[in-house]
Amino acid sequence: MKSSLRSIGDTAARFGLKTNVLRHWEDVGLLKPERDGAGRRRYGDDDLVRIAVILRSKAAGMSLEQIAVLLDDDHGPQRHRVLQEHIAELDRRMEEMRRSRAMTLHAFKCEAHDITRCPHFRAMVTDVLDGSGTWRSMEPSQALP
Amino acid sequence: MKSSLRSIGDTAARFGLKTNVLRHWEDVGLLKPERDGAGRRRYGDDDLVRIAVILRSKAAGMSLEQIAVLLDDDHGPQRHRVLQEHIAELDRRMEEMRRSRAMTLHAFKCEAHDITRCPHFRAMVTDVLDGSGTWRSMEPSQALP
DNA sequence: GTGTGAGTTCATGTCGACATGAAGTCAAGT
DNA sequence: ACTTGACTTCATGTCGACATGAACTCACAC
Repeated sequence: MKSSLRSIGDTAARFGLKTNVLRHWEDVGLLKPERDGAGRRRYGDDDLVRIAVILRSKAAGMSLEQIAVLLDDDHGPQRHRVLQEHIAELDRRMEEMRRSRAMTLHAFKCEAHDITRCPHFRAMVTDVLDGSGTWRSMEPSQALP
Repeated sequence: MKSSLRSIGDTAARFGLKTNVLRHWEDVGLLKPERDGAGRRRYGDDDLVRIAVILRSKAAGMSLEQIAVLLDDDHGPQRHRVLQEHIAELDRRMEEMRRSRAMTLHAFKCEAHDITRCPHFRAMVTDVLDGSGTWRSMEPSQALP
């Protein structure tokens, strides 16, 4: 098993990232690449896998902190609970996205002057409106880099 | 159709939000509630619908800027394209989440010492690793408030 | 042996989405 | 009249996830 080691530049380029991103992820504890004699980072195969996991998880909207839990090799009892909670959150998010998609699709096809006045459209958000309690769904934000 | 007007406090409470959030959304152009004689914000039914849309869209991981496009009542020709692009992005995201869920589920059940060394797990991210080009999928971030 | 280019650390800036606080206005209750 | 509480604007702080820049080291081509 040849665990060929790559430089930070090569590794970053491979994923279309900038080198400072990899350093940042290391700062927050997501990566721990080896170092050569001169103190330079050398990325092995498992580092590549970890980077792939980070990218995939980020694409799913997870924070670096959450991803850290996923990558943490601590198999304590609370880890199971955290991962379970994690999957549940992904499911909640996907459900929200399905609803959001339906909403957007209608806004796309509807010819009403102001969408917010279309009865079909209003019907799609009534649960948010009338669920007289508090609308809870903590979520991320931010845009395209 | 009685368009009962509510105060910012009532409106915020109804959605479990703080008042400054509604003011912020107004600052960035997502809301335009009426004002009473004394300059206080009065939220009507369409404002409530808009808030519901914002919450639902945020839960789907969209930025306020993106949501602004959705709520914009300009029916110009480019709007159609923007909405279409939007739906496509939601689909991409959902696909990523599906993969991410599968990944997490395996991490949940796998007993390997270090997950990144499990062959099944590695197989799940090979497309990210070997898709020799650049891994593109600009996405959001951030955590629970 | 001297650039050149990639690497290093450390400090500070940016951006989105609010949070927090100061200072003042306003209507309603006692 | 006076306090109380919800409202107003405007300024500044926070947090996550980087971006940017300064000052330096290192291996290698020429």
